[in-house]
Amino acid sequence: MNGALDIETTANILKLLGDKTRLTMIKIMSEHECCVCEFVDLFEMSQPAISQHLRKLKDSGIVNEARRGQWIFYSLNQTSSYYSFIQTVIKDLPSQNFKLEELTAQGKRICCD
Amino acid sequence: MNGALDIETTANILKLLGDKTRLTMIKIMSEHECCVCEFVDLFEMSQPAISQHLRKLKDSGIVNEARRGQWIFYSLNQTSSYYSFIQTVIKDLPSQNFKLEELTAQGKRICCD
DNA sequence: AAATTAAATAAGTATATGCTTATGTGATTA
DNA sequence: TAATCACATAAGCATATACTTATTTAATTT
Repeated sequence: MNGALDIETTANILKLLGDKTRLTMIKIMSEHECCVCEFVDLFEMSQPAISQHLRKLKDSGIVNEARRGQWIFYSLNQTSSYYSFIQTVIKDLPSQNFKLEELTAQGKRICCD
Repeated sequence: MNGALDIETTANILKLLGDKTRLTMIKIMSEHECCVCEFVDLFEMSQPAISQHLRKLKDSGIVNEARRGQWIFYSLNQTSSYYSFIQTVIKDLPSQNFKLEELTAQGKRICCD
């Protein structure tokens, strides 16, 4: 699944990645799945703003959503035809694990165990 | 010079690449330098529109300009700290050499020899 | 069943973006 | 030195983008 993407498709993906909030979300999701309220806590931004970013990513097929209980978890869609390209783009970005660790420290991490 | 870029810087670069015209220009420049009037012939777009795209790329340091005679040639700036990242992003894009070959066939290619 | 929590959607708004046309600037040629 | 060619810049405009607040939907808890 390493088929080269055409220029227009690639430009559209890059436009989606070319936003600080979405790019950070994608890096986070490449490390852990995450639910909406966690993103709301991580970014100083309203819940609808977060939802709208996630919707763009979902509409493009970049991310998956999965409801678990009252939460909806988002994760990178590893079966997307863009997945390997996205991995290439984000692989050297600084890990965002520290953000989730901060959430855990504040007792704001959501777990469905 | 393979230093990882931070998220904000990367998002800004990706935003620049996330436009079909600029992404195509960058792929072309990764293969050949090119002057403004060639881009104008290649894209069905006004000369100021082309100039404005090139200015954004130049302001970010992604491309170099070099005047030769009455023409100004643009090329990928290989000394930019973003160069290797950009190469990574564009390396699998389809070659745009055919576009310059079409220009050559039409006698519209600029050469300073 | 009512209240609560999580998330999506709708509608409005300010700013950013990408183009256009008109004009200015610098090098070349007649 | 006047005209021309290549390109940049300025100004204006339509659309896109990223947010906001208000409301709706869906699941959970009491």
